[in-house]
Amino acid sequence: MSSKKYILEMFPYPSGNIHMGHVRNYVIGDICARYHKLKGDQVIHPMGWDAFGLPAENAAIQFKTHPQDWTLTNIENMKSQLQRLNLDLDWDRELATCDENYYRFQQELFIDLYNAGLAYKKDAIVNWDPIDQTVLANEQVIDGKGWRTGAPVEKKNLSQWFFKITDYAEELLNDLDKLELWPEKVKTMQKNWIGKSIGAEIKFKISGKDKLLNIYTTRPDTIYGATFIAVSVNHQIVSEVLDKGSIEKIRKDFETVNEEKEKLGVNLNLSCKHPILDKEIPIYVANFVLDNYGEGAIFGCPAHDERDYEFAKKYSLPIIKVIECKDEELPYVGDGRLINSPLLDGLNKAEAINEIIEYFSKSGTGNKKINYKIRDWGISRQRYWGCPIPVVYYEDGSYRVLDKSELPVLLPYDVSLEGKGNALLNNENWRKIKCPKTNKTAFRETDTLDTFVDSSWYYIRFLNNKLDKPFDREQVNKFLPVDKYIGGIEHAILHLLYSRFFMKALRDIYDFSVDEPFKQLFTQGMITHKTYKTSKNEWVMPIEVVSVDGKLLKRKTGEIIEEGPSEKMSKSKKNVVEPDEILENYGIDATRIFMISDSPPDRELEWTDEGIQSSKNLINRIQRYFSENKGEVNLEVEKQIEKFVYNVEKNILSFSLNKCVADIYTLFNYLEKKDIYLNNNKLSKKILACLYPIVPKLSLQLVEELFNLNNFNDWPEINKNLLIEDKIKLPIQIQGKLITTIDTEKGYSEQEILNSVYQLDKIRNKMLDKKVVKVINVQDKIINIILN
RNA sequence: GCGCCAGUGGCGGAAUGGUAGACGCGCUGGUCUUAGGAACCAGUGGGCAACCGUGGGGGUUCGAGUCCCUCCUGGCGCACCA
Repeated sequence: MSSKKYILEMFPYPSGNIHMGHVRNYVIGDICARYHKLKGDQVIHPMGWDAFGLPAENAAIQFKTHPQDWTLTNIENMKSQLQRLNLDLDWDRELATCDENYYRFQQELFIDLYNAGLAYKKDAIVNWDPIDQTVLANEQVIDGKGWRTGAPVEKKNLSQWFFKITDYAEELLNDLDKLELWPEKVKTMQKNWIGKSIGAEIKFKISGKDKLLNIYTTRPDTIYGATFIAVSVNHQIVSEVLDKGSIEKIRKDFETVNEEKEKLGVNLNLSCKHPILDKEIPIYVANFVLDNYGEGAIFGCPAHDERDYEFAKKYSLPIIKVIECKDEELPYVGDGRLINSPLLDGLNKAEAINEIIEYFSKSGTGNKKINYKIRDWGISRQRYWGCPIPVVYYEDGSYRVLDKSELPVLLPYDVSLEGKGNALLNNENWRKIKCPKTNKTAFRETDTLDTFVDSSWYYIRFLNNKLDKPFDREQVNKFLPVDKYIGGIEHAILHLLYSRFFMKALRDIYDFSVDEPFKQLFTQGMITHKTYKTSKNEWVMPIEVVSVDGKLLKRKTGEIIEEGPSEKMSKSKKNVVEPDEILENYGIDATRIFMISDSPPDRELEWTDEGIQSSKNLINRIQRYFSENKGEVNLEVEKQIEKFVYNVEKNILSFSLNKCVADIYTLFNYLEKKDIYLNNNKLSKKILACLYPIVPKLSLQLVEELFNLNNFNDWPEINKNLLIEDKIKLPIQIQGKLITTIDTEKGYSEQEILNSVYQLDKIRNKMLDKKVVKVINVQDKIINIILN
């Protein structure tokens, strides 16, 4: 049955050269695509370029060129490298995100999102990467450092554009369950990132003021144990009580805590009324309260929260037990029976939570609340080489999002990248315009879009890259989702979450029937290689290392080389091999074989000289095999070949490509052992068709030589009857331990087998003076004899 | 700290609860030769053996690498998320 199959590998950033990681990624996808084509499926298998981004700007400054020139040259070069890999790609679908023909439609999408209320601008404290000189989204900050530069991010207050991904938090979370063909790991990561929690919002009345302070908690059951309130330094109440100078000082103090997680707080000399009890509890500013989660304020229950406990100890605040536990167990955070809580005494945690939320709702002091960790996606980037945001600003500070008729807003080519800051900001010619609508002087938005916006919808544009609108609804409904999406796991949250959001947002705007962009996600492992160093701690490329009398030496200088552990191939450690050189030396088919042979595709693959060489040997061996013609085909041979077809197919479909290589070895081992050399037999055509997705060049060459064909048309149809194995080796166990095996046929009679088994010496020796208690016969599988 | 995943020969790795180690690399011995980045043949978990073997210890089962509990080790992710 033929169907559409959209097979996609994550498109590359055009850095200049492909690396082995790309090769592995694209070979995996190529094998799938070729297989599905043979199956008669309508295969979509495009390739393009994630072409906007900072490296182009950095390179432009370094090499005195222009980001566009640099990028286009790189694309040209990388494209020719990819073409040398002979991948079966739809090059007519090619696109580059820096192409006006791509990003102009992205500007349309921005306008659509804006009109749908999903894009907005606000002042926000944002992550500033001091090296890249731009803002980063929350997802792009890892351990407090920029995801690309590794520089500690700074906090800045800037007016920024955001996409309202939080509107879709619930759906993004729930739909993870529908993604059966995604790795659990990625789904867990996204789930954690979205960070849903169910709790309560409680309103505390501030004493002496006609004001309420809202807090968020997942433990409203511990309300009777509340002995203080803590707010983040950015909380509004702080600015009402303290002057700017004091706040700055607190901020500084918080930033310079001695050890991580050390608790620090300042009493605001302000108190709240406990919502149930007739008592006052103090309000603190505390360093451990996050300002961008919940309400930026919490109530502290030291007896049942580790952080509150630490804080209370430090500042001598009362600790009131409200859940039954021993004193030495404090802080006790587990479940238990409520005590010291008149309304809740005797209940367990879940019961108490329900009860108290109901009470708060009735008294108007609080309510149930669902909270998410995920924040809206900050998309403004203070960089030149990106998609311009279609917005203009007027001198009075107001702004207007452009109409689609005013698009495209083209990036100016003529810019100076030498100065600090955004080149667009410095380009007055481009920036300053007369607004065609109002005739007023206006200034273009000089921030550009996060490049993750570019990659959030490229898989849709691939469906028709020439269309005079972003995409065609019918085509989207017909060809999406992507059936198999293959790429690195480093995008587990960033790109994959953004794309899911985009798909859903666009679905709602354009009435698509597609909820998720990628039906199956396959994350391939990285390629590693041993590392080499001189005694001066300089990294050395593998190709420069020679082995002489068991010692490793640097080829040119003769220096002694020390071999280090295998690590991810990286330029900085120089443990890389160049695809061009490998292709030159071993050819594309051997390279493909090696990319899939030594470990499962989702695990890391260690590059070894032996590995690539034995892959080459296999290619030679196959070629040699088909140059002979002898031996007689019988039913058993046919069965072996049928099994081969079946296994290869199964293993391609499950991405167990390493097992496909094992299948190939198994088949040729068998045929050569039996001295059966098929040449232009119809069975050999069958074998070649199965080899084609894996080693297309050799297969095509052979099918041409042997059959005078220039193509493969079909995947062999499997004859199920030939898969049935009637001769079997039946294992015989005593007490569950293997004693021997018996050659027999499927459907044997248990009694007959047992009669002959009991005659065997091995069995008889075990059965001396013992009785057979029971015989377990799993028909055609195993016989287990139980003795007393 | 929390969560997830994984521990199988010298190495990479196979095994719907049913013969552990398929297949490959490496290694050992041999063959051939216009001496090769070959090719071919035989062998290769441990132990002389009975037997023992899938990180350790328990358990379920006729039967456990596989399922359950527990501990150890490694990797990844999250990390003051109230």
